[in-house]
Amino acid sequence: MANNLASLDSAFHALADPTRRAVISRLITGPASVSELAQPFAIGLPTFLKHLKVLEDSGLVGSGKTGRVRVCHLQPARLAAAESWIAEQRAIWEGRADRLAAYVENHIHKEQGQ
Amino acid sequence: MANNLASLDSAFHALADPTRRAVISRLITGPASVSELAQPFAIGLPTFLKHLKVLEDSGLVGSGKTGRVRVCHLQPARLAAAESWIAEQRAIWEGRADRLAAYVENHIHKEQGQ
DNA sequence: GCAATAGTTCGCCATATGGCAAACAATCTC
DNA sequence: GAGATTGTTTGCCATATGGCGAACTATTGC
Repeated sequence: MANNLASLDSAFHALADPTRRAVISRLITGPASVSELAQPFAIGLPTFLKHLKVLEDSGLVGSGKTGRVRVCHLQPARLAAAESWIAEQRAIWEGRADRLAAYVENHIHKEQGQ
Repeated sequence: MANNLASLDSAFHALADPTRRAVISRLITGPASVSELAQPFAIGLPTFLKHLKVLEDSGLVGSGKTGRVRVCHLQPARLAAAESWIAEQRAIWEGRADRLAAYVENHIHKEQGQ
């Protein structure tokens, strides 16, 4: 579940950049306009808009325009999907690690009486 | 915590590719050699090695060579770091959403008696 | 030692990415 | 409606990415 390959690609790709992660962190505190979002960064607006496009294409961020100002907001579902993929992997890993640990412990008890 | 910017960059970048995610999924079941890992994919070995290099550079995967065979294994710490970043964001988001929900509910109770 | 096996390195290519400046809308505000 | 504000589009550039084939370097096994 939540393994839409293409969307995982674009979600992780969107997260693989500090500027874009910072935008997400900012949007978590609430919606914001483009220039408001761009303000902390030392890059030009056109460049920043590319980052924003990556975020929107990934579905992590949505936006709507009212008048001349575009307001962006977080779309946490995709964030959850990305987290879920990792969580699933880790769950399998930990299941395996637990079984391994249980086996080793059992082994030690039986063979070494420790 | 776990916000080493550069390593998050490379970890998410490594995850932003279906081949590399598949390698991780495979390695969760246990270590494997390079050709074993490459076998399911319809790409050449040199290309596959580039993916492997991305995974190793990100710290998600480690490897060691014995004889002529390189054995790769998962390094779950970095996977956990990536997951943590998202989890932290979501925690903040949910905290905010909870407060918002509480506020709205309170508001409705007080103003509309519903 | 010769041949097969397992990886690695080297060029080469097309496309994507992330940056810029400059020009171009569109919409407020006075 | 003139001017400021807010985004957007358009070229341009350097570098990174993901793919290939070909050549090369170990090892292993007979």
